[in-house]
Amino acid sequence: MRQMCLPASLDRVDQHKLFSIFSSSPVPKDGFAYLENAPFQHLYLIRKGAVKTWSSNPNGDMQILGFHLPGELLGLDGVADSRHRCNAQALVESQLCRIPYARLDTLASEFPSLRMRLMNIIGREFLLEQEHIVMMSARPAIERLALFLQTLLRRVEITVGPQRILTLDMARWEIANFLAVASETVSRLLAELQKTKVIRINRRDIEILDLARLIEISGQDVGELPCFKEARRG
Amino acid sequence: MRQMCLPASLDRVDQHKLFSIFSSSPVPKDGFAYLENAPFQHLYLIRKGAVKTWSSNPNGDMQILGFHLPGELLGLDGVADSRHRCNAQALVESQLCRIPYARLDTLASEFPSLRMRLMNIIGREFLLEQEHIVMMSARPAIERLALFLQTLLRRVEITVGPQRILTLDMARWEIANFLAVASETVSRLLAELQKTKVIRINRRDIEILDLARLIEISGQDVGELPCFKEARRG
DNA sequence: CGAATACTTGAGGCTTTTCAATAGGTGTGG
DNA sequence: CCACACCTATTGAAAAGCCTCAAGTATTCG
Repeated sequence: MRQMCLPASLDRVDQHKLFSIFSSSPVPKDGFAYLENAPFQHLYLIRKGAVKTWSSNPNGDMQILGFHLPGELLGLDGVADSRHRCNAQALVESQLCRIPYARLDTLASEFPSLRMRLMNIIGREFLLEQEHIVMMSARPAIERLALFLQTLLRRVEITVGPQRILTLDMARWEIANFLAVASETVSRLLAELQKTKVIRINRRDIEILDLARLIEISGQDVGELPCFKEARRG
Repeated sequence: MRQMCLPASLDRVDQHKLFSIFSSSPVPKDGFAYLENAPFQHLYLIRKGAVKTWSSNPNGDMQILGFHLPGELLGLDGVADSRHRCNAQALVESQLCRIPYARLDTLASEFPSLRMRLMNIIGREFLLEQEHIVMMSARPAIERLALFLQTLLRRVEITVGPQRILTLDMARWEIANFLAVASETVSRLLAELQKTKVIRINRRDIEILDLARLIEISGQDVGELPCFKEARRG
């Protein structure tokens, strides 16, 4: 399984040690993996489902910082000062794998290959943040949306292989918030992409009819980015 | 010195080991610390000056991903797959401290306190990325700009203590690019902030006349964020 | 001192937002 | 299984904010 990228760096016996610190953590739709300001104790590997991370400012408005898919790591926001800086909430019923950070750290000090692997994963999460920034800086909103769809498709493909249909586990307003546009804009632009035969919309299922055109609209092929290539290899 | 936050976690003798792997790296204005796609070998601690990191897409347009100040760490974009994913270019003549990553990793495996400190610093860089996202999501451009000025002020204050005057080492167009607005918009909004007596502009020196109002416009007080509080303590 | 560069300011146009109304889906209880 | 209510998504029209283009001013550097 792809989400086993952490254990993959160890041999059989040592893998056992790693597995022994994991614990399973089922989260219902809209349930929280952790809350803002909660003490940071665990990292979470997503096994199944989808999770959004968000923070809110004093005015109370939410900013969605990321959507997290199976095989991806959750909780790094807590590493800096041992408190979580955002909320992690399940978009759909999800299965997480809870990893006590202190014990992972101990194991990491023991096994250089695990340490290296962990750093790679952290580095990848760092690159995903940068991708989000690049996406938000794409000025015409249609470009942002195209980048969003393309990126999500690539990430799904890492774990389940090539796909024609992309299931959006998040609501329109959540996509809009993530991209910093109005939800009506997302609706309108999705409709436009459908009218121009780039995608076909069926509720939250998006069929990619013309990937080449989607890439063209995006302004770049994110499949070429190392953070996706690397993940496919590793 | 503040930028010594890495050594601070070690005792005298062990600090010596750490210092021995550092090497000084002066970079002239507009010079590069590293280039996109270059092999990742070092992290850089900024001692003096200011550095911007940027990436470009196939269309050739640049996206500035961050401005980096003394005491901050540079180069984490390379951790994921051992290639740098962006360019690091000095805004002014700068002094960097070059740290061979492989050797730092070895030392980190030896000293838990160093490992922990390193992870804290990495976690903080991660939070700074998230701050950038929050900033870009602030919809009225004036809010983005206010957040930008406030954040920069807080970061400068971490190393040199409370300041009334903020020196912008970057050009207007670089601020604009970073915030994903037009450079004319930055000019206009800075002028507006001056007219309303929030700041006073003297070329690239910005005197903060009314911090409370600046925070109000921003919609949040970033000085309250743990990633700044923590840094002040640590 | 002059040329080149960076910044500011103005006017018009276009994208996106906002507000409002409608359509479509989901879920519950009869 | 259907009817009704509620919620989400879509669509339209008007307005606002920001960008583009263009000209003018200031600043830097040789």
